[in-house]
Formats: sequence, structure tokens, C-alpha cells
Amino acid sequence: MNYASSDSPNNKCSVCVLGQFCLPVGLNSIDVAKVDALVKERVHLQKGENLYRHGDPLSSVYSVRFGTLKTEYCLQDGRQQVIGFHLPGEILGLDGIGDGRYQSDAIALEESEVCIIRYEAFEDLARQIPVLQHQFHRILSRELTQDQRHLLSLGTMRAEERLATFLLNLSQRLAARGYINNEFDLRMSRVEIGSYLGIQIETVSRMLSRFAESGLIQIKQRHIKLIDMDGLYELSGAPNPDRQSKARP
Amino acid sequence: MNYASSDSPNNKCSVCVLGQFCLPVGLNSIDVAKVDALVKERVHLQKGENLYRHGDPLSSVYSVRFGTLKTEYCLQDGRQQVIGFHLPGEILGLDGIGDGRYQSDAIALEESEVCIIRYEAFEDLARQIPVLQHQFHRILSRELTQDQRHLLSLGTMRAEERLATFLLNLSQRLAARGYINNEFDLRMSRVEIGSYLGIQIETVSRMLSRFAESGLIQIKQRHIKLIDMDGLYELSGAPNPDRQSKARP
DNA sequence: CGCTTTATTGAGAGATATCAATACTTGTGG
DNA sequence: CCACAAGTATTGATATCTCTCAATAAAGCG
Repeated sequence: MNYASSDSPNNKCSVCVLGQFCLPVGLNSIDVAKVDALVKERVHLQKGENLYRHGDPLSSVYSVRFGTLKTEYCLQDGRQQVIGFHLPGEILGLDGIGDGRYQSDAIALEESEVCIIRYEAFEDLARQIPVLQHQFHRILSRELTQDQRHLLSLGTMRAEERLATFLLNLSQRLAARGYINNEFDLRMSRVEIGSYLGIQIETVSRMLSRFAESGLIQIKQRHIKLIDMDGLYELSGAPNPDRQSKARP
Repeated sequence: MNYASSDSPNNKCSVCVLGQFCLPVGLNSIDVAKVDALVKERVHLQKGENLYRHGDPLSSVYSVRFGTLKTEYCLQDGRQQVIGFHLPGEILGLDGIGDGRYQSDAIALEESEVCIIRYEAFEDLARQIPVLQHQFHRILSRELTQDQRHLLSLGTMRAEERLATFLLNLSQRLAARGYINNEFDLRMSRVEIGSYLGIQIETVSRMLSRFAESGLIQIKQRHIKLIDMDGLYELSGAPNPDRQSKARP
């Protein structure tokens, strides 16, 4: 784990391309400067490194600057499950606020960097900047919604539907960040995907092969290309948002 | 749906027995009075009535004063799933903050009453009272943790374990509110339990019967008595917190 | 008291897990 | 640069859990 301070101007929130997803959404430049003053440290992580562990006292929450992380929970008997994957601009560590200790483990899936948001200082700042306060609440609430949709997936969907939903969710989040959304590298292993979706690795593999056979995707190792988005959306049980808007010229 | 204002003093947060779980945790009497001024309306619901529906614009969040509610999500194809059960002192409607619209439906499982917390006014007040702000964040964070533990249940546990976990979770939440925790009435149907746990009603029924046969519980309709807590905890994969403390005299 | 809803129990079907073997990648060291 | 080892992924065969379908029973309600 490697700490760095953000004296160089290109690390400031004010110039960060993630500003539109991250904490400073909607802030004027004066207020962004205040956030800049608060978020002046970052952590650099190598693949496999922990950002925090279950039980660590909460000192900060984190926003992903680049890279991908996973969070996972452990059961007494050693079983564990991946609960979330976190892309640039997403906030980590929110589960630690409730009891002052992180409830999950956060681990980098690739070389990554996160901005450190000292939590106490942040609460102080949020009281001074209503827009910041509201944005933080929105982030917490969306995290909740995301988890609840995930619950829906695990509770009502079959393996095939879960996997389609997962791929499309990833695709949407990449698109929102300006990345290509129909061709990307999966940063997580099949084991991690299976764990996240509540299915076994063999089933993940079989379903991916089935998708490829049906012409829905092309997959080579971790590089995936979504060929038939509509088909995937149909499997996932949700309408394709892009297609709907195109269908009404 | 029946609205009422809280002019009578016994409705105020300052005298509410739920104060210790609800929003005003840790506030001094002056600040509680400010919350009282904000939370001056309630809604009375009959069994089956909606508190809000998916898509309704967010105006307020709600705290359960008495009764029980469920929240559920719908899928395009009509499938739906119960996402949470809400006991007195718990906050509802948080999923609406993210996009300004509730993402779920909230429905009373029995005659219930909830306090209306006008959301905009609440944000204003939270900026004035740091303890209130922090308590709100804790509530949001715990909601997140609760959902994530639920994910763990749906993702890694078999039906038997899920049901044991569910019963113990209910028991703990009842205990925290000062109710008897080893004998209570289930306010939800088997269908709702099954939906919440991602299993079919028949499986719920079979598992309950199996528990009863094994002497873990006694169940008659919706009245349930937890006989062998340790046995249930063992099934659920978690240690019995009570037993641990008793084991060290 | 009969009707409707809700819950229990049984038998068979189906999806996914588990076990096992093979193939492919990646990294290391000679 | 190749060979080997360790980790990761695919594919097949069988087992198991839970679902589905079906019948019955019990409870709530008018």
C-alpha cells in the first residue's frame, strides 16, 4: 500500500474527469476547492492488496480514482461472498459508518488508486455545503438501491439471467464513465463473478459458453464483447434503455 | 391512509420509546425539540395499504412508530420480491433519495403508523445538528450492511440456513426493542418469507416443519416459539451472541 | 357454515452443485 | 527461449437441492 499526497494539480477534484460521478457533483468551484483541501491523499494499491479489512476502525471513505476493487463478506464458517465491484468514481467504505468499523474487506482487482476522504472532516464539510451533503446522501441511497437490485437478482433470477444482468450492469457503468460499453476486459475472475452472483464457477463458465454459442457475446479469457445487447437485455428481464430511445425518432 | 398531526404530547419524539433506535439517538433535549417540530405528522395505515409506490416522487422518509411494513421491488416481467421487513424505529424510503423517486413499494403488513420526516427540511436540520447528521448516516450505513448480509444469505446459504438466519435476525431486532425475543407472531405470510429469502413457499413450509420436528422451534400458524436458539444459530452459521457472554461468568 | 385464502405435505422434474478430467495462461527459473 | 509448475478456465457425468405440480388441510371472513 502506497500513500501519496496530491500536491500536483492534476490530482485535484477540480480537474478530475470523475468529478461528474464522484462526490463533487454539482459543486461550484469555490466548494470544489474545499473538497480538494479535504481530499489531499491517495492510496496506490497493487492487485490483491487490501484497502481495508473487516473490523478495521473507520477513518475514511474512499473514492476509486482508477482501477477496480471488490468488497466481500465472510461467514463464520469461512464461506465468503463478493458483494460488490467498484469502478472509478464509486465510493468505498460506507458500510463502516454504521458501527465505526468496516464490515467488509476491500481488495484491489488490479493496480488501482483511491482518494482518501477523511470521514469526520467530511461530515464537517458536508454541513457547510448543502449540495455536498445532498450528493453524499444520494450516493448512499444509490448504493442501497444497487444492493437491493442485486438482491432481486439473487432472489428471483436463474443463473443465465443473473449473468446477463451482471454483464449489462457492468456495461452501463462503463458507458456512464465514457468507456466503450460493448467490449471490455473483465477485471474479476470467474470465481469472483460466481461468488458475486451466488452461483458456482462451473455454471458461470457454462453460461458464458452458452451465450457465446447463441451469438450474444464473444469471449476470450477475460476479454468480452457484447454482440447482441437486445438479446442480453431480454434475458435479464429489463428493457434496453438505448433501444427504447432510438425506437422513437 | 390516514393523516394525523402530533399535537398531543405523547406523540413527540421526546417521549417516544423508540427514541433510542430512531433518528433522535444521542440528541439533547433542545435538539430533540427541533426534530419534534419537523416530525409533526404521521400516517396511519391499514393492513395491505401502501405507504408509497415505486416511482412516487420522494417527499419524505418515514420512521415506523408501530406495526410492520414490507418493501418490495418489481421486475419488468411481473416477478417481484420482498426486499425488507421494517419494525418500529426503522426508517423507510431511503431508496428514494438517490433519484428523487422511491424505487420500491412499501406496504403495511398489519395496522401500522409511521412518522413523516419531510426530507428537505430534514437535510436542513441535519446541517445544524451534527449528532443528527451522523445518526442519519449511521442509519443509512446500517441499512446498507443489513442488505449486504441479506445478499450473503441469498448468495451462499441453503434454504434451511436462510430460514434460520431470518428467524434469528427477527428475534434480535425484537429483542433490541425490548420485546420478548423467543416467542412472537410472524407478521408476514409464508409467501412473503419465501420471497424475501429467495425460496418457494413450499420450501419455507417444509423447513419450518423440519425445524419443529427437530425441536428447534414450535410453530402454530404464524405464532412461533424459538426453543433451541443455539441450534438455530448453528444452522445459521453465526455464533449465538447471548451464549458467548453467558459462557464467561 | 360455506367460501376464499393460506399453509402443509407428497411425488416427480429440473436447475445447479459437486466431482473429476482436461486445457489453457501466466510466471519462474534453468 | 523453452520447460515446468501453479493458477485459472472449460467441459462432462452424476448427485442433490429446490421447484413445480397436485392434492389436502387448516384458518380467516362474511
